[in-house]
Amino acid sequence: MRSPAYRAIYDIVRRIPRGRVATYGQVATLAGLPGRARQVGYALHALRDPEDRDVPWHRVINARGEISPRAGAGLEEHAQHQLLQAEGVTFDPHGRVDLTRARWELEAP
DNA sequence: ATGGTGACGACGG
DNA sequence: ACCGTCGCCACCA
Repeated sequence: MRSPAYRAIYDIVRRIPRGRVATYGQVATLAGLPGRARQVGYALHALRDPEDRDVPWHRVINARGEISPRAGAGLEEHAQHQLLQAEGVTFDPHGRVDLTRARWELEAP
């Protein structure tokens, strides 16, 4: 079932604008769950319902600026890379995003 | 219950 | 910059 924590996480992710990215830890903190970055990964992994179509899960990457490796075949990683590139996010030769440039900063609440 | 796992992250070497 | 370790905690078998 969908817990309040998951809803809080999705609400934050929905605010990340096109062409910008946020880290798991950043989303966790903004969602009121400081130190629980892993839970953000779980919440995004659980995104499968139609009502979650508006959650831009691909804009969440890890603190090193990389697309986090999933278990199993990495098809989703590839999709995430493409979606981000399509919105203008650039990757260096190591597949990393320059967070100092592309990181989303929360505006005034 | 309970132990293993993992879309993470800070830290130390 | 690159590992390994440890803390974290919801999920699941």
